[in-house]
Amino acid sequence: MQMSPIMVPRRLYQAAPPVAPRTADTDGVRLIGVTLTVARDQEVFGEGEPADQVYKVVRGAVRGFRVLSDGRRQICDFYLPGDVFGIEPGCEHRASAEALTDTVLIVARRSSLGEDTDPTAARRLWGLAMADLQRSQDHALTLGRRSASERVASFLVDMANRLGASEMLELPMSRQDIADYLGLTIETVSRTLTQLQVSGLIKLAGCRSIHLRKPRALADLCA
Amino acid sequence: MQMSPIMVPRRLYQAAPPVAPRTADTDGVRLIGVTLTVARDQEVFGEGEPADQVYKVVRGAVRGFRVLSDGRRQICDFYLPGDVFGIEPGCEHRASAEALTDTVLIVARRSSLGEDTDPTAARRLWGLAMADLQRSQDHALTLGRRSASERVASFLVDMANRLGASEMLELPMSRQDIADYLGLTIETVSRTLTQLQVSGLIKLAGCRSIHLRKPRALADLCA
DNA sequence: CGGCCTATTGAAGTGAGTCAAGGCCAGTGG
DNA sequence: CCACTGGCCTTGACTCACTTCAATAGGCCG
Repeated sequence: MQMSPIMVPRRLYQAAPPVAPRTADTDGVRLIGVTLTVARDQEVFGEGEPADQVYKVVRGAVRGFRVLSDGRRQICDFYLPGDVFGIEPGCEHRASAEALTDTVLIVARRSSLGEDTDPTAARRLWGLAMADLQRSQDHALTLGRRSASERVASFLVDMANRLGASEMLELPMSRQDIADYLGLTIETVSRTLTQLQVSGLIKLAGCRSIHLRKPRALADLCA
Repeated sequence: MQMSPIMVPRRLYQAAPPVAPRTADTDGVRLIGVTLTVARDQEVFGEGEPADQVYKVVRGAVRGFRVLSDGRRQICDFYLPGDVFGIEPGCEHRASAEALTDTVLIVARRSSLGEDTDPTAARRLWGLAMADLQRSQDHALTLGRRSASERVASFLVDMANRLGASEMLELPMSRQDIADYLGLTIETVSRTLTQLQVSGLIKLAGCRSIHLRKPRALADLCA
């Protein structure tokens, strides 16, 4: 069982300059709020904290994760530009969130979404939540039943889709993050990537940028 | 990689006697609909079918699952008496559902829930969906980062809680179902259970009924 | 009693983990 | 300008938890 040496950076936000409220409307859910800049590896919110705000990624990326008492970490999802996160069933967060890189977010009060008054807003929120559920169940399928190479392949395909990258993939996360997302160790992720490179499916160009040379074959590998 | 020899029973519902609509209101969400009896291992709905109905378990239990192209199966969740399932993001099911044992369900049209008109109903539905998301993320943590014995222990603890059983646990599912839920093989589940019995944490009394002798120690084992 | 299905147990194999060494930057400071 | 440092990442050798394959044992129902 792998023990990812997790880093739990203490709450130490980059001073958020009090900018004029801006809106983001990239893909359906409009958030009116304040811009927040979060430095790499800084916490956005922690498990157990009150969940009265929602966030939308403008630039950068965020990991949402849970940890076991002994430090093993499972990343539940990555949030990429356009994604909304931080909505919880109860009044407190049941997962933590940290910036993968220097990240710009829009923050709004949960109550400002108007989910109770505006049926359109409610519907959009509903769509978001159900999409998350879908993703989480896909993730469970991967974690429960796929081999290491299938996991890595499907991760690459998924990321390419979500980042809108057709061939050249710029990953915002480290090998450790990928490992903790896929339920593997960092060594296995690394080995699998070089294997994929050897078999000609991808080309590693610097450890965070990957060229998908045979996206079709890669997709087939996902089973 | 394990190849669970999945059985995909063909749609062959037990004739659903056209009974008078009844209501179920065990835990918040009221469903007004028709009773449906589904025999053991029969399909309730399949992946790709239109998702215009929702279901509530009255008696028995249901497995919700997805399968990979080569037959590997991952059970996403078990639905126990009182649970509502079948609500999907889009208009078609992205998972399949089958009865674990002879099961009685209440079926209602999705549209009859009044989620668009009744804010209270909408809120209850919301709560349901978010609870599912929560469970799914817990599940991902288990599948990604826990060892076999931790998985089995947490499964037992979870089942005991959900079934309202304090000590004597009557499982509605087979070893194969447990294995496909926990991302293990049937043999590993079996071995782990006997191991737990040897260490005095549980007592197996017939393969579907388990006596939790040290629930506290069992919970500690979950990490 | 006998057949069938599911669960258990054993022995052997393997995919991924662990441990450890080395490589590759990027940033720093002499 | 380049050695020095620290953080990832990669690679290799070895180990082990879980799987695989195979045989046996229980239960349930005719």
